[in-house]
Amino acid sequence: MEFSSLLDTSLNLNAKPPPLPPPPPDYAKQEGESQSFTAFGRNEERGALVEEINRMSAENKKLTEMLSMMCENYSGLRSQLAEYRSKKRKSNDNVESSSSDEDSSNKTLIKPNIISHSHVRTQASDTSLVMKDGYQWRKYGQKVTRDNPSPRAYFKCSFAPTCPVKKKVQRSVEDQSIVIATYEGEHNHPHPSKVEAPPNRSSPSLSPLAPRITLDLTNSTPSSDDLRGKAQVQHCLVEQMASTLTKDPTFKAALAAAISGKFLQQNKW
DNA sequence: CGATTTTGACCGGCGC
DNA sequence: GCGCCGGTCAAAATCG
Repeated sequence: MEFSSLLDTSLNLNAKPPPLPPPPPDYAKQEGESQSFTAFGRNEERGALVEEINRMSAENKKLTEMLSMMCENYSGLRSQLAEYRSKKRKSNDNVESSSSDEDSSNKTLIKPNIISHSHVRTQASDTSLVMKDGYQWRKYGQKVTRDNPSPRAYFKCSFAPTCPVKKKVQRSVEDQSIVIATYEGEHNHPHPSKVEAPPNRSSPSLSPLAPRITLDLTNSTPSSDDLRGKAQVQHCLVEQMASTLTKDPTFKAALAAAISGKFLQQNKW
């Protein structure tokens, strides 16, 4: 719910290269050896750009394949879930929300529980169930449930002592790299990251659907101070950002998680 | 030393 | 009533 407003998963996957900086006007005045050198440099740059375009196109194709595969898996899982629910529910078809499965404790509640689900793909080696969504959570229990060998962790919001929000975090049965978090209730306090920048704990404020991507921009600092280098610096920045994103192995996973999260929200999961 | 995590015990609901 | 199960509590352990 709240995360959909915080996260914009729209990505422009167009493989168009950024506009080239205009060539310096004094290039045309060069002649002889320097002219052939610049021509060679242009050809080399063009070739590199073509190569870059091809690489990004291939990347785009891969991502498209991943997305279609995820859609397939999602529809399959959804049908399985529907079948499972129809078996389990039997007579009580008055459950108003499909998201509140296995929650039979709200029979005495007057107002409906606010429950939301969030799915995050993490590194397979990451055994922790801590989700960096910007709030401060205090773990108060852990259980191994019957339907899932992975333990389910119970968290309370510890940012405000009166905050009633709880969340359950458990790895998916199907894919151990996917962490499913179920949020219950509404925060009665503003988001910590909106109040102030959180102290430098191990987990900075992040949306649960937005894994951290680190961009190393230290190498692109221009050394020259002339104006001609400005456009080139921008070009370098764009190139390095694109290169960092496409080379980062976690980017695919992050993208997949973001897309699947958006997908699930759109289908009123 | 305070905050947080771990983990076994406990509680209440539910089905048989 | 009994056992199972999910959820919570709270003391001990751990961490920064």
